[in-house]
Amino acid sequence: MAYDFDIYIKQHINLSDEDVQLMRSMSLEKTAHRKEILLKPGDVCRYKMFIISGMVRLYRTREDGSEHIMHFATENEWMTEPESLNHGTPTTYYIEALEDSHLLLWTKRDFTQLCVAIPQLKTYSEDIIAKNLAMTRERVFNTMSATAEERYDDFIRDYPDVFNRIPLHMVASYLGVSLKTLTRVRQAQVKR
Amino acid sequence: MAYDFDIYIKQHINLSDEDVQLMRSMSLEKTAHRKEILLKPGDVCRYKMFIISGMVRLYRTREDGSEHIMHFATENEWMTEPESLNHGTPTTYYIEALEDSHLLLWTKRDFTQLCVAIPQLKTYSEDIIAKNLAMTRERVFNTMSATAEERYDDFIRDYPDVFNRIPLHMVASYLGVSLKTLTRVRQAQVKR
DNA sequence: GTAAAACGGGGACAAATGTCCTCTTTCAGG
DNA sequence: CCTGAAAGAGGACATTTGTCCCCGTTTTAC
Repeated sequence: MAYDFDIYIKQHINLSDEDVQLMRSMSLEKTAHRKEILLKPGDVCRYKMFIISGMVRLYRTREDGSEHIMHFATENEWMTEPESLNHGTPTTYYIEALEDSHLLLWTKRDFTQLCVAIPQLKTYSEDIIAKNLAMTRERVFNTMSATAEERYDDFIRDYPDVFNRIPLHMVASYLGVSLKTLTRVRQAQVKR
Repeated sequence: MAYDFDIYIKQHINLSDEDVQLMRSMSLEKTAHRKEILLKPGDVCRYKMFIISGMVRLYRTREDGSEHIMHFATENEWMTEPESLNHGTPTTYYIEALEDSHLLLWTKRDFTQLCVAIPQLKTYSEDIIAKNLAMTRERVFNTMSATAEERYDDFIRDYPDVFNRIPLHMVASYLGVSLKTLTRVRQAQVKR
């Protein structure tokens, strides 16, 4: 139910019932089925997305068809492709629903308007970007300096819920290793 | 000379002379010598920094002492550690001057004040963060999916000036490969 | 000006990882 | 409920990359 959004948003930024109603009134409600592509290369990303239920992933492919996952988002998390959304330029990313999902969408224009009406929302959304940057820097550091096994353990520690809901080949794709390497890491751990 | 800042900032956000004077009046001017450490793990990052001349790098180390470079900044670029600056928490990064450098510094408080007085500055600084996020995501993708040679070529193409001012072992450290691997890549290219 | 450190190429070898393949098992969708 | 696709383990082998050396040159700092 979309009520979950009301509860979530009130907990995270102190909003009046009227503010929540305002946000809801400008949102688009959407359901996406498992494997539905919500954004693909060449598209312009039009929405900021809040996940009420389900799960989506952000990924890119190389010319050889290999997929590389940048981000997962589950219940009560946000997803967008800011580069394309902000500048109105074609994206290079895919966004795909990994489960049947229930979403709320806002266009850039509506969200900007909301930020004017609700200053806390502006602060909150800036915070999300800054956190994303810190996370992504952390990930660069890990990818460069940690072994496949360390990164695998970190992933399970940091995203246990995601881990339990996705196939292993997507874990591999997120970690930046082949499925083979992941299998080997897991096998080595079983033997201990 | 610090005049460079005036020219730069006027070109990038349309400021009146008074606004520039206001920014300058709240800045701290600092010179740093080559190899000077401006921030180290455990410190709280107090400043946003503009590089008038010289060059700085942002990097982290692992327990084994290995260095991993996250970012370089040269003339007319900004540097800070936003995670620590924003939350007042101890950083895990180093910032080091790679050349004798001439810097302008603003505390978080002063910069926030300036953003209130100069709204364009706020927009500009948000833009810088968003660009940083896009860049860092790009880098995750490259680190995961491109070969050492591709990343090396990309680095030279994207940062030719930086490339010409740093030793090769720092290029390796930025690319996330050993100096040996970099040497091999370069050797292979000579032979073609 | 000089001693020490930094730089960076190269050999030998080991470890990590990828590719290609096969073979079960599980699961999704009509 | 049935069927084809997806998932994932594992073997064989090649490739990439790292580590540990050594060594000659260049640069830095006093």
